[in-house]
Amino acid sequence: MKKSGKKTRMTRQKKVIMEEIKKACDHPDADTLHSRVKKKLPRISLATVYRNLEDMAAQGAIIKLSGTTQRTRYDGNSHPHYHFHCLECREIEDIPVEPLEKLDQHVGHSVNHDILWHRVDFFGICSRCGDRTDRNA
Amino acid sequence: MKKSGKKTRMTRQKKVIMEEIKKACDHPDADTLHSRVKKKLPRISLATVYRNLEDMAAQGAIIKLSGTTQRTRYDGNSHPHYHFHCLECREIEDIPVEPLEKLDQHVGHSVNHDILWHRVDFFGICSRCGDRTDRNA
DNA sequence: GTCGAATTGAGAAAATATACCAGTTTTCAA
DNA sequence: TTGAAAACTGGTATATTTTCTCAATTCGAC
Repeated sequence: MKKSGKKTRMTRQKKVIMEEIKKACDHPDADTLHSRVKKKLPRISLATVYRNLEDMAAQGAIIKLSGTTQRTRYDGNSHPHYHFHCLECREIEDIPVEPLEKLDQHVGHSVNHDILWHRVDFFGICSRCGDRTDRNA
Repeated sequence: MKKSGKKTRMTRQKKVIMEEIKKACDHPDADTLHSRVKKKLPRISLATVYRNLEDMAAQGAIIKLSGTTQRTRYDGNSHPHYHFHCLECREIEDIPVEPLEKLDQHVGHSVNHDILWHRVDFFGICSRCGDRTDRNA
């Protein structure tokens, strides 16, 4: 939140973490990402992954998602978009729907609060899990 | 999720927890609710509060909210509605906006998943915190 | 009232995230 | 380049939140 003029440095760790989260399509949690990053930097610690994800999220470079589990997950795509959460397999998928741009302004006016952004999350059973259940029924 | 024919009982604890969460307007977390319930049942344990909130949420009687903190908060109002989260004071407020009823069906069709519900959350600074910041600026 | 099953209380344990700190790396001015 | 200050890291301890365990209690059908 506070910038405080502190300079930031590009470390090897940060570079790899950024690459991995940006190319990930599955909205991984910190631990999952840690495993992936370790393939390139075997000695990197989980704390470093948490620290850098936190920094990136604060800068708006990535998005923190709170889903159907206790674990925080991260989205390397910082462009506004919505998500679908499968209650069965816990997968999170991007929704190809245009964000409701005007909504913040409209709702902000009606409740008299300064709205900075909004989030829309859909919950249900994805087609893969649905098919699997059908077969077993 | 699974019903399994197990019978449920109405205990004194469950009754008081239901009363408190239903009349709460501030979307309390489990710990806060525990404090309130303890005024009526001083010996009730936090685990019992968690257990019952979890059960109620599974039945759809209340809603679990994941907000701006790590803590899960609960909403006694199970009627579909949206929320505003103040990033400053962490207060959660109901949004008096008609839910987008058709959205689930529309999006579900476009992504080919079975969508059961959706959630919309607005984030920003509430008018109280905004005023306070203005004075200090 | 009696009995079996559901529930509770208390605390241990698990799960997730952050804090701490000594040692390392990055950056930048000289 | 090089040297030094500041930022960052790894490893681990600690904090925080939630779930689990289990003996004891309570509920409710009979």
